[in-house]
Amino acid sequence: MRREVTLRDVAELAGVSSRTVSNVVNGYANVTERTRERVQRAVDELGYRPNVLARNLAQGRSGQIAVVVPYLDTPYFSELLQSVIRAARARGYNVLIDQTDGDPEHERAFIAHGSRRLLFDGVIFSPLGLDQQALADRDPALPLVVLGERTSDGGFDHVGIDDVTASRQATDHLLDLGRQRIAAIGDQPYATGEAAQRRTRGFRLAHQARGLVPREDLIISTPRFNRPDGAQAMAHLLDLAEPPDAVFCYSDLVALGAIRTIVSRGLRVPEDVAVIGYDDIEDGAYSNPTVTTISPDKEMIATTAVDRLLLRIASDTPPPGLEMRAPHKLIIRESTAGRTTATA
Amino acid sequence: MRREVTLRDVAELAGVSSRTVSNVVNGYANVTERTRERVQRAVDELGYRPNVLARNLAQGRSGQIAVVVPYLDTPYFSELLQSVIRAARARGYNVLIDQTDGDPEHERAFIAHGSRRLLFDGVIFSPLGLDQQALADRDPALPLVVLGERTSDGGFDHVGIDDVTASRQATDHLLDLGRQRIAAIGDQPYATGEAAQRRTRGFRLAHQARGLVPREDLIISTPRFNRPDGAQAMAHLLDLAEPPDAVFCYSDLVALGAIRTIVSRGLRVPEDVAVIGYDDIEDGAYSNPTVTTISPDKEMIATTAVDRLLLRIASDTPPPGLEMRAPHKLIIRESTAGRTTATA
DNA sequence: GTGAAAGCGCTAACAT
DNA sequence: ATGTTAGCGCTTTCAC
Repeated sequence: MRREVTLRDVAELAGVSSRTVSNVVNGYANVTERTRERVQRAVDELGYRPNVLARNLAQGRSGQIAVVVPYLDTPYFSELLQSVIRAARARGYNVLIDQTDGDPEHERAFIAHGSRRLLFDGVIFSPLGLDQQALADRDPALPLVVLGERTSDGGFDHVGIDDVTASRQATDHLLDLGRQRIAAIGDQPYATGEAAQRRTRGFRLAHQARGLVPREDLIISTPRFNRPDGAQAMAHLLDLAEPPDAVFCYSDLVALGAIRTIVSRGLRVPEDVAVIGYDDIEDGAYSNPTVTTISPDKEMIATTAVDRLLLRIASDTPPPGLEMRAPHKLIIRESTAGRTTATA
Repeated sequence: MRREVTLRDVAELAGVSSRTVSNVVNGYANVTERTRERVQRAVDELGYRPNVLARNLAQGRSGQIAVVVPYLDTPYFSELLQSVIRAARARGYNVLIDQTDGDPEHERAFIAHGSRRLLFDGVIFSPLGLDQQALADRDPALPLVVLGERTSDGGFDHVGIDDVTASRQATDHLLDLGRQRIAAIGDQPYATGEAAQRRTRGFRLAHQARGLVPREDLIISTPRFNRPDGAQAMAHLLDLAEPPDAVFCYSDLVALGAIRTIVSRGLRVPEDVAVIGYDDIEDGAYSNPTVTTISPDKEMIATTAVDRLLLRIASDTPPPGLEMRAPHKLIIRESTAGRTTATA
């Protein structure tokens, strides 16, 4: 690679010190209009580009934040990522994206202080489940914002929607339709399944508020929240002696998988089984039938997370960990309301 | 942030020079087992972590490659990205992901030599369409591998599948089913739509080989390859006096949008209209109906692209630009074959 | 407002 | 096999 034009080259040509060039390049105040112009001309003439690597080293920061998600090809995450990238870029930060494949070991490595530590100034972390070991091992100096999962650890921030309330609303919607046997797909009754458990809690609360008790055999757990899981769980439910007439799925993918199974058995959605999802991914707006869902405000989640992380990065004394709630809403579509009019 | 442990600290504690520590840390040869051990102990004791930023500067490389895609939330790209990340990581590289939002200006900025240039050692670039201006402005010193689009410029490599043949196979499949009026959705009859045009060419070739001529009013162009585009184009087709009985869609998303429109009009897939897509995204395997599609070998595309890029990065004299073809296959599902048996 | 010079922490050419 | 040392290109404290 040919030698790059350096700050010093520019300084020499402009007849000033490198300090002054640095000032001009970074838009600092104390420069006369005349020198600024002279320097600028030299910059243009030489085609000077600041060396980010050198700047990073000198400043001890990288200008990058990492966003860690379990799976990149899960629509919810890729849609969220889009918003995060936009927000970060608008604030002058690059985004380094990584997926953990849901591997707890990998998740741990990311927030522990490893060799890659200096590649990013902070991390927005969307864990599959919050592994306590990972939290214990984490580098306390690493600015961190966690998405989705909640926690009591005060060392970082958390951004998410109110899962319990949202799940309760979803269940209420099914109950309002007069459904009698409502199933839930996606529970995760183990340590790292906190988010799932909050949804189950909302599911139960909705029943209790009406003096009902959900049938335990209708609450199905799944390892992940994807289509195959949904398809399989639904198959199991339909094989029951008294199959459900409605299903609350903990993600839209699960809902799509479930719908697939229902339809392939020759049953109809929502006539035979009403289905509601969670996440509001684009797929659900174009599927047959379209999927009723809980829609978290992803844009808000993203900007909140980025802003909070940058604040944390900028602070000398780390601010206390904060719980932040983004809004959500219920979007009613065909999988519960049925087909309405023919659309264009 | 507290002061980091440096190489020199380790050297001091171990009673050796920093050079030796560097050798140990990087696993170089010339170190006695005894010194290696002593150094290692010092490293462990101090909890030393090499500073990536400093290493990058000293080596003049970043250990990162950038992958640039138009849209992150398009399943085809996010599925492809997964494979790229895996491949790059296995070879010791980080992946910096960026999306251009399909903005040609943005695409240009990425391969032109900008200030971010040194953040990555090379770029895997998946343009929406290959803008000639962007190519002209590109930094000739930047190792570059382009996905999807083809080109005559010899300065970089290209990896993709044989679009013409694949499209011809897709069309053949519809013709084999005895369909008479086959439409195509996704043509892009302008400079940056080369990939789309290759598909149209395959579409025409399949007809010609049987002495047929496709109806021109059944070839619909769309600005993008997403669901809304597919839905809208299909609506237009169904409004024709003689609507098609089969559609070749240039992406699975387009196919899903088209199917959505067909079904919402009360028509059946594939009985009234058979639909075939392109890309083999997961959605298409779980939709109702499931979508017949052209499946490019994404894993192969990803590893080929990464390997080739790393080779290019490592070379002093850049190798000549290469055209590389990844395999593809036709996957037949319900949208053309109809529903078979009830699935679990 | 501008200059001189000391790092940032590492790598690698050169010397021993 | 190991030590010495000069960069990598920038930022920034300290003088003037």
